[in-house]
Amino acid sequence: MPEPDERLYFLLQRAAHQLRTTADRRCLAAAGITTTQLGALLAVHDRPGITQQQLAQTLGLRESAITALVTRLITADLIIRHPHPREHRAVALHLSEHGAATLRAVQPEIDRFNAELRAVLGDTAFTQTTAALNRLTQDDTWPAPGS
Amino acid sequence: MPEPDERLYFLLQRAAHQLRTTADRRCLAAAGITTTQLGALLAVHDRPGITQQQLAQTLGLRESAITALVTRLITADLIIRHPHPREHRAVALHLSEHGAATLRAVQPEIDRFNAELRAVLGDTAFTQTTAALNRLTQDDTWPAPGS
DNA sequence: CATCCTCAATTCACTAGTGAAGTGAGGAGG
DNA sequence: CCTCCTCACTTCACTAGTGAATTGAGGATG
Repeated sequence: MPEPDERLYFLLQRAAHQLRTTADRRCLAAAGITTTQLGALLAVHDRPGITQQQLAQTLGLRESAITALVTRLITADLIIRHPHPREHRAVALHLSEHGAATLRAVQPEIDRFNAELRAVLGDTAFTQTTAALNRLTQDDTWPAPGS
Repeated sequence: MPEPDERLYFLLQRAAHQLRTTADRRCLAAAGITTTQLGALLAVHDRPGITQQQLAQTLGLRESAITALVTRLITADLIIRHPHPREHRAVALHLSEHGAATLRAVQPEIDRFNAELRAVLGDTAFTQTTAALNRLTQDDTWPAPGS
């Protein structure tokens, strides 16, 4: 039996899952959204008029997942679809007023959560860990989901 | 808008998801199992006769997820249920022969994958990252899912 | 102007997870 | 004995994701 400490792959899954459910309960449940939905709202906020394709790229998901996600966000009146001005097949996504308000309400909670993570790890380990995760995420060794 | 590099929480979700799908495709798909199923097989291998409750604890999941997971594993003839010798309501889980064979076939693939992660990060960063993730996972600050 | 081709988006069947409510056989107390 | 409580396990409605096949309006090509 390999030392649990050595299996970064499993460790990563565990940690991500645990932190996600914790944040969902502690920071997001009150606003009625989830981690994934927050990610989408942030992406749309940063890039108003983004298409579903670009959103899939940004979040690292497949387009079929985006279709379902966007449907839920529209049902909850968090975002709005407009016809895309230049690309006939695409749609342009924008935050609704309710979506923008939700984002404002939730952002400090998430910032606090991240600060808590930093406090637990200490500044040095926090920085090293984010650097390592960025390395893993950006490395081309792992063909992106959309390949 | 915070630097992407700073948001460990989102980074962790991204990295975990990306690595999971990559490993599922590259190491596990051939054997017809998934990361979650591999985790369960490893847990049952390490602790034959484990109950669903203990498995939920080990994997950091809720029992309802275990019920569905175990059902799939039994359907695929990877594990077997026996009545628990001492606890009347519980069931005891064991690997089937096919499950044990699958585990043997897949283990080197996963070990190679982990070694690849280590190579990308370098030994030092790898060790620091596993340590950090262990800290996050074990810290009581985040009430476990089952609380 | 009729036919292809492109490509964002959608649909379908599946695995994976939560949270909350329900089930039911065994043991504890009167 | 009979009633209650305990507690593994199950069920239900939901969000979240894959991978593969399909849709369908516009542009290119003849």
